[in-house]
Amino acid sequence: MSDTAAEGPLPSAGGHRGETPTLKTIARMTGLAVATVSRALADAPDLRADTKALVRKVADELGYVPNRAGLRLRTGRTQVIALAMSPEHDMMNNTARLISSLAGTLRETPYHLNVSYFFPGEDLLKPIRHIVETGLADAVIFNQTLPDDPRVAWLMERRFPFATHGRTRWADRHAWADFDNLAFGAIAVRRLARAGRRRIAVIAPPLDQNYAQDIVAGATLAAAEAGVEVRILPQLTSDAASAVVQERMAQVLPEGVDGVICASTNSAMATVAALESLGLRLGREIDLVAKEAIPFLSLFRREIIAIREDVGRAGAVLARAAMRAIREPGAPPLQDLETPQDDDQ
Amino acid sequence: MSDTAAEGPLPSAGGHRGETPTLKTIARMTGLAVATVSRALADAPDLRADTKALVRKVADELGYVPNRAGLRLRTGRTQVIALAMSPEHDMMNNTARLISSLAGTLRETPYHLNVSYFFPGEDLLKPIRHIVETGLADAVIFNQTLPDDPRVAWLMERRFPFATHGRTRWADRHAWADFDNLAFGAIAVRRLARAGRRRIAVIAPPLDQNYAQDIVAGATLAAAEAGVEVRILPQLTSDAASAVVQERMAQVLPEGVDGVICASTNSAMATVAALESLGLRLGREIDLVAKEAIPFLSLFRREIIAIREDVGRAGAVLARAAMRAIREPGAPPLQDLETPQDDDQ
DNA sequence: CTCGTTTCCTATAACGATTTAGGAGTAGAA
DNA sequence: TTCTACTCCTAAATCGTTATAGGAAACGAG
Repeated sequence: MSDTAAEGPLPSAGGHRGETPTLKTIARMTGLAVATVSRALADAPDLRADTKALVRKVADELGYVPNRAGLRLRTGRTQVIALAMSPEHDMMNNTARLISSLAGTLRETPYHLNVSYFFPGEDLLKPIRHIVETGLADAVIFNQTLPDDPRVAWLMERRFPFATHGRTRWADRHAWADFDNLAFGAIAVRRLARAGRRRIAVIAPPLDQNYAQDIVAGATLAAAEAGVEVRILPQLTSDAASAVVQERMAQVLPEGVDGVICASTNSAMATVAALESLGLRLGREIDLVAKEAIPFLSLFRREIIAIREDVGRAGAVLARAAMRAIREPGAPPLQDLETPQDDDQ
Repeated sequence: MSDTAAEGPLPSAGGHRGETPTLKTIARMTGLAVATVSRALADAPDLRADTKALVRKVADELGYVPNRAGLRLRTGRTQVIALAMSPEHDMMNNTARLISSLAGTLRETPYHLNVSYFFPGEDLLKPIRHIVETGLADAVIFNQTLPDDPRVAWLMERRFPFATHGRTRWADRHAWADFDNLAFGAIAVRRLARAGRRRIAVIAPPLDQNYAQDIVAGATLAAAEAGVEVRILPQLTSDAASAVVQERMAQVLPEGVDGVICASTNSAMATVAALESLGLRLGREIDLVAKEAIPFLSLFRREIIAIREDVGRAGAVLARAAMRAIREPGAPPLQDLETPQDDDQ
């Protein structure tokens, strides 16, 4: 009775006035049964309109919010969307942007955002399987898709709602948001060609990644058209230390490389460091095109040709795509391709 | 019966073999009552040791994991730790690092990480209050503390578990992880003084932030000792556009400023851009000390004097601090101060 | 043999929600 | 009047868990 206790169910405690309202509270206040209240809020067709109106009014006044545990226990729906990210690659800003726009989009919905990470070297499927099998979320979002992504295959087979940041070879059949890396690769090459560069090196992310393949494909195509040469330098680890980049660049420079394409702020910075310590000047002996999520690189070297990727847009799309996959499993999946503009000026 | 249905409770469905095991499953298999199984797993003192061993064995074999909804409904514990972040300031890398180390630390525990954001201009208390009042989490973690932080006061009064990234004036009474910005300010000034700089400008974050005040205090103290001068340039918005910084710098340079201190990668980059467009060279006419979470700045301008802050460490501490606040409300709060080293070489 | 004690387990009731089956009224038809 | 049909609501069961109160069996003491 005093303030010692605190055993048993804590959350609503019920009894004292002013506690968190539940269906039971509304039932008491309206004189209806709990079941009726529940059905009224669900807008059941066999209730009188004025009954439903009354219930809704009281619910609003009390600020009733359905208890998540009760709902989840009964229906199996968690109202959670899980984000399973890799901490690798471009920790810089993409990650934070993506998370914040996901959270921002979900904020006026009943969904919560749960963040977990899968770690390098670990089975890609493991965290996803865990989420699905223990019913931890209603949908999953993940990034760093592979062309033949096992997660996508597994989730499609099970018809579990999901959305990916990046496409796969089943892109027509699932929800995704992606940046048009093919276009990026092509634009990058064309910009360099227009600047008079003829031998272009692409510092590519690991080539098993879908987007890396797109960049390479786009660059290769455009190079053929523009009549310039392209060399692919796959980036073995994702942490592109500048020493590694420097070594690679030292190898290819004697071959006459005069343009470089980078896929991220990170690798662009490492590359600039490498180039400068090899005595090259941007805009003079060599040019650099890079993709970045935050207008950053041009702050540093205004000579860098930067192409923007709006990760915030991807986050907003992914959040809506996940909700749609949950609520309308049959509907065509939401998809969004962000295409960069070749707005040379 | 066929695959049409899917009404009613989804998660365990129970019936077909191989479904998610619950206490009931274990009870059936051992011939014990559900309550006994529950108590056995909780290691109740009035059960025979071999009974408990049996239950645990069967539970392990089945891979039993307590159902979160059931647990939450009954006990009120959510097994969720909520992170309420500001998307402002140093979106760069701090945020992503913090989230990933929180998630990484929580990963082998029963706790899940829920991410929500509070937005600029919004009442700081609002999201926190929402989390607490609707029982969305067992603990809250947030950043960007103010010296007199209303969230901290509110949570302490209610004895709700929390941990902060950054201290407050009640720092001795709650859990926190922080970087020693006082030491950073002092070290920064000493490094500049040792380099022969006499008039130092501090590009400070908004001065209502606790850490901004610490940096200023540390710089001021050390300046007095070293016999150099310090000027504070408070950064009005957090997005320190380089144009703004440039304007400020243009004002103070004629006064003989020859050293600059920046609190983040962001502002350091803006500052460098500003300085260079004003015709100054780092390491020549002027020196710059900056704090950063990722070894980044020295990649770009090796002349920048960079001091590292390990946000990953803060994340790990905050996760453990939150769990401790939940599990041992009486125990002294976990606190961690990361002190930068003045390792000039 | 009977009565307390101790040991070890179980039945029941909740937590808050939804779903199913059914029940009390009222109205209309024969 | 009596039966049927419809409208609108409710009782009960259930999801998985834990706390409380109590009960069966075994044992020792008188």
